[in-house]
Amino acid sequence: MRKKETSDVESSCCSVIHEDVVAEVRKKMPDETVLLDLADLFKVFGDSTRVRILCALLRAEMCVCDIAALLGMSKSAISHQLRTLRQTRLVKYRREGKVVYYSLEDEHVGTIFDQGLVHVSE
Amino acid sequence: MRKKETSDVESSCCSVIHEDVVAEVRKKMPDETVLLDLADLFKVFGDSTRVRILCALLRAEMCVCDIAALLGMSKSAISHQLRTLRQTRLVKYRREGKVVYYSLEDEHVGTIFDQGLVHVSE
DNA sequence: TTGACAGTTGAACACATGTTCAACCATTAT
DNA sequence: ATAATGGTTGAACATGTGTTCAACTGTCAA
Repeated sequence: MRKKETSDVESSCCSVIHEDVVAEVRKKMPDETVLLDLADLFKVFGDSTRVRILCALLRAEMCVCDIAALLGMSKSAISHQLRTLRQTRLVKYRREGKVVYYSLEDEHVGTIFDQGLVHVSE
Repeated sequence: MRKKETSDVESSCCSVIHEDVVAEVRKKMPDETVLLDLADLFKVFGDSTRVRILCALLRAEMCVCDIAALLGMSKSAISHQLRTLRQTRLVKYRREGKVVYYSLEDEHVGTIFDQGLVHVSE
């Protein structure tokens, strides 16, 4: 008969097998906040709608209406996502009459994009 | 008095202002499946636990126990995330007795990581 | 002033996702 | 065999997140 009361008391920690390795890696780890920012940045890239928007803006400056038509989505949905992209400083915008044009903030987007494509296409 | 019944019929589409731009961009857009894969890849990078794991493995091959201790989390939580990383082919593992050692699958992780850091540090 | 149109926004909803818990498998030592 | 230990897994839970809906702002034209 199997033991039924194993259940680790390991919650939040456990025995360290290689203390030296852990200590060494801990020293080399970037600041906690840097890693959080990094995860937040990639989180923005981690949605297909936002990826498609960025991919489109990589080719041309576009207004909300056009992006919505291109992706077959509502202006509202696009606008919500553009807000996220604005807050992450990935896109910038300019107003011309009633129309708001969006474009990429800098060239980092392209390079990050390309690196991702390299991995995706094995 | 304000109009109350505006409510777009725009659901899923709307008037296109610059047909030529949209058509041009549409031609240049990568395959839908490629963009989905790309988003899925970045989604994996979009969690601080996974980012920290990858960052640790960037420095050394480590077992689940050590990673858990390093990050102050349970083995279960780490194991779940390692599963995700395995499925995305970002990490590989080898068994040595009772211990399972994880390491990075290839060097793409490092380059993608670095590009992200460039943007984060403005 | 009024209406039309581009775009934004907040609340609501449904769905995705990370951690915990408990049980389990795999390997080794007794 | 049995127990101990490293690791995995599925269900449950709480939280986060993308889209919709409806209302709103801003700009322009009549």
